[in-house]
Amino acid sequence: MLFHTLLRAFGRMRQVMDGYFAQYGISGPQWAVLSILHRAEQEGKSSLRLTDLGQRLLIQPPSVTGVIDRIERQGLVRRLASQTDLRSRHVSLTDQGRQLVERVLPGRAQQIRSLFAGLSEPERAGLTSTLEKLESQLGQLASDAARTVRTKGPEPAEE
Amino acid sequence: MLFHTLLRAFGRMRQVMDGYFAQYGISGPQWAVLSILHRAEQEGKSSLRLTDLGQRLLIQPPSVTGVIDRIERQGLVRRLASQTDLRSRHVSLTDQGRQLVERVLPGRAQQIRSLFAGLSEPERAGLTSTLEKLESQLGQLASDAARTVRTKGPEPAEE
DNA sequence: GTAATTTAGTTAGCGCACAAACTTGTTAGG
DNA sequence: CCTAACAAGTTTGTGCGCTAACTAAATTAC
Repeated sequence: MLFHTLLRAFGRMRQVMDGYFAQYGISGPQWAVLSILHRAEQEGKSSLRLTDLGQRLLIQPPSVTGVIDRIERQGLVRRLASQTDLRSRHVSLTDQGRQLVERVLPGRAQQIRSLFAGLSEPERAGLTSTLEKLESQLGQLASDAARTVRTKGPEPAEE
Repeated sequence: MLFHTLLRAFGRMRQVMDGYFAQYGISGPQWAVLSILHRAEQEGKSSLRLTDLGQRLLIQPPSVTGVIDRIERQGLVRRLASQTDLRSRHVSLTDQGRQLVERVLPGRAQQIRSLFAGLSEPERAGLTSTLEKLESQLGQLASDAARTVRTKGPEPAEE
């Protein structure tokens, strides 16, 4: 049962990673935001719009609002007004947030390595390439499914 | 980025499958309960305890309570008292629930096939075996992590 | 230049996961 | 026995995802 196996493996991985982030008082989704802001900083952008953040996280606007609310309350992040667009708000790391990211990062890499420690190098490579292929095809399928909420037996992916 | 790729692929899959179940007015987790009860029936058990259900679903007791509450309200499932243990409650499919399962099942198989339609047979086989290996190792790692909420650089999985 | 549309973000309300604390019933130990 | 420990479920409160509906600002259309 491929689908079921993937479901279980994924659940386990999240469990392990969430446990790691919890040591620093943050959740997985909160980490995702912090790390994206950190990477943006290194690319020269000191802040991002909420919308851009949502696109990178693959989540909808209301979910972004919620996550940002919580890490802002913790003082890890700050909302700033945009000069050019009064609707828009930018988010940037506070000093405290930046320091947290830098404390979390090295151990996180370790943790991810340990997740896949049981696999050989060729296995890891095969998994990566297969998953990438899978994901690109699921992209269309997902957007199809979002619209088609009636048909019973669709046969979209042919190749 | 293996971890990230897996995360994205999984998110897409859930999106597609949830869309399918939504056509029948139920969610993914609700389907999981119904299908487990259906399989149990075919193995001769007309009902399961909430605890057993939780173990098969890999979710905690309060989550089971919630999902059952909602599908019981929809009339798909029924809570029954146990003869042998007054604390325990059993859950079984109603006629309506059983009929729903039988309507959903065939299309679901189709849907799962279409998820993986972009992969060749050897790719599917490789993915399955790698994921199974991965999952078995993550089992211990997850239970370790649940206890170890202090150490920074664990090196558990060696082989 | 005003009206209609689109875009950015939030609010409201729901589903589903969790941990912690609780109730009630069962089992073990003295 | 009767108390202590354990087990089955539920309640409470939180996080995070969603859709639908909203406010306010920007853009486009006319």
